[in-house]
Amino acid sequence: MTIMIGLEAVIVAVTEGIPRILSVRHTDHALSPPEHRPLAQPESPDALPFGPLDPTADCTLDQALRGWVSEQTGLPLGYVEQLYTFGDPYRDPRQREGGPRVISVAYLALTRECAPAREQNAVWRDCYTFLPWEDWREGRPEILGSLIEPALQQWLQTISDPQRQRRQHERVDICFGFSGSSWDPERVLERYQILYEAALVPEAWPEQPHSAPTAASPGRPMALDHRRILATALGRLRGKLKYRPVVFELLPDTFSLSQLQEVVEALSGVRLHKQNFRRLVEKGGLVEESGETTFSTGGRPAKLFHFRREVLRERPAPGLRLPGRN
Amino acid sequence: MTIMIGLEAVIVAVTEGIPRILSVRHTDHALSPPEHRPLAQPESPDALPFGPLDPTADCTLDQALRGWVSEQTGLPLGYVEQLYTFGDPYRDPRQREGGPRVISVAYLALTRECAPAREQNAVWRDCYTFLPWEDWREGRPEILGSLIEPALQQWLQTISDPQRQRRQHERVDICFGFSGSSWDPERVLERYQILYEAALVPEAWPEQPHSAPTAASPGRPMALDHRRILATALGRLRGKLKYRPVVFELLPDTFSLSQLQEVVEALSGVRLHKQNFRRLVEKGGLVEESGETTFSTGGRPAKLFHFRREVLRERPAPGLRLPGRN
DNA sequence: CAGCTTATGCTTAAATGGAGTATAACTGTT
DNA sequence: AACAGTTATACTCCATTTAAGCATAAGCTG
Repeated sequence: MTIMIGLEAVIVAVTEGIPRILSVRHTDHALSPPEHRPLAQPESPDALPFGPLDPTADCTLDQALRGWVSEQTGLPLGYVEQLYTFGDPYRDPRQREGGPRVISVAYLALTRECAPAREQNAVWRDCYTFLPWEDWREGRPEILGSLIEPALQQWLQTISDPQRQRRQHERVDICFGFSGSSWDPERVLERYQILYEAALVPEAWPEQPHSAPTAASPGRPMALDHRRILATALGRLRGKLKYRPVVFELLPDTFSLSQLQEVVEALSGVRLHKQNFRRLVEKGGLVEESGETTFSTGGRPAKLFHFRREVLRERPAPGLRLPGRN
Repeated sequence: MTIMIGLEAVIVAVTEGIPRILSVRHTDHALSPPEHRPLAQPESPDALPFGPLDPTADCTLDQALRGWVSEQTGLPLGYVEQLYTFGDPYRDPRQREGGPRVISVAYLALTRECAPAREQNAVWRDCYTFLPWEDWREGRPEILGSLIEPALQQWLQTISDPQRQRRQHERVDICFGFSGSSWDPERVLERYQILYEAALVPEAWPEQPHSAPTAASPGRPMALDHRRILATALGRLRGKLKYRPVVFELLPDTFSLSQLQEVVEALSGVRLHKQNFRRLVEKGGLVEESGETTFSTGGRPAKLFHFRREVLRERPAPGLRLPGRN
């Protein structure tokens, strides 16, 4: 059996307070074998941009990724980070039919621009379309109480081994913040994994993996295991915010503190105390005033800032130290 | 060109205050092409245990890894985590000669036991044999001042572009804690990467990559890019200590707080304030008394503790919150 | 101008973190 | 048995940080 290496990218940009990822729709259903093509649904599922590794030509994985991304989308990628390598053969139905074994190396990439991608089928989509339970900016997402919690409770009831049931119950509580547990924004992947195991997401249904989101399925599905990759990316990014100045890769060179806060809130999915956020960022030496001000905010004009590179030298882990940890 | 997937494991155990990894020596020089076999040196280099992925039989990457590790070593792996996927074709000299392209998926695995590995060529080795500059438990490692700092200064002088030189100088200072920068135990990989770029490690010398450590080369080299993988593993593990209770995977079920501290110090490479460490661990709810005491410590008998699983539910990031951050 | 919005500065109480002192309980020595 | 040496454990102190809120500044609209 031959092996193929695929490179998949979660390309993130934040505009208008919405964290967006680049999604491609394959109109020819290239990714789905015939029997999996939805009948009643003309649209193919959202998928992450994908490029194969050419083992002869491509020098390093990172270079290969940057290569085809810039070729296909023309986007200027700033920060690029390898996320995870997925090797489960069942992630792609084609492999059951004697196709090559596809190993996917997933990447997280940040970009400032939100320019329309060069490839016609690419669109920017709100992350939280796919993971609506992750957005707590307007309070606890409604879908958690209305759909996810009861469905998971029901799933837990189906576990016969009491020992195992107790364990899983605890795990669900911890990850989703049920029964008094606190919400940890970073556990994105663990939460998706639970929904997958409980078969609450269509990706876990082998028959019709790409049906439209129904009342019984939280969030819009994606092709193959792409929603899992997205969850990995969001979790990683949320964690990284705290100890590396990656937000600035998503902002213009000069920005107001409110803009900065808006982006952080968009990614972390929680609201932050404005005054403390200011103090944190300013006293932490992460930014310095550019001297200009902007009047585009509606109220009092805001000072503009830019990222202070020197902080990298001064502090071992220059990040945003969001509240709520421990 | 065909592709091969290799799985490499950094298997870590801590005994007698020494963080050890499992290393294999290939007596038949299987990993080195003839022209790279050292002439004056009968021993082959240390290498990480390695197993190929069978694309037909192996179901998931994780399972494949656990499979061959337990088969070859009989070690009970506890915590297993995927580290990184390395795809640089130059990492293996054989690839220049038309061999298959090898993509390596590296894993970090923790184990309690330090039993002699089943495979005859496997030995446990002190991590800091390979990365001596990472061990600050007895103060600043001598090798930093005597060898690394001057050699890096010399390397920086060879950079002609002043802009680039300034950047690299800053980077070196930040990573190695020169010029008043603080030492960040987590930047293990970045430090190795600098040594590699500055050609201070034999792995960067294409001619004789496995020569013995000389006065001009800090630390014992490893085969191929294995020292880079080790650096990745150590950095990741040091980071993880802070927000996940992974240390307990390395300890027996019941342990004294001094034992716990010893393991943490061994891995993080720094000494900790004993009383504060106690407070942290106890007040953090990470452990609870088992009721027993041990007399094996020399002085006053120590209470024994065990890991308190409930902490996973109570706190979002139950780790050890080591000092020195920010 | 009033009334709204957003930005920014400042205060306070509680929690945390880093360092030290003191005491307890064992070992082995004289 | 008194002793020093060793390790464990308890408690104190103070500076810093954090979370939360109050207050003021400076634009906009009508």
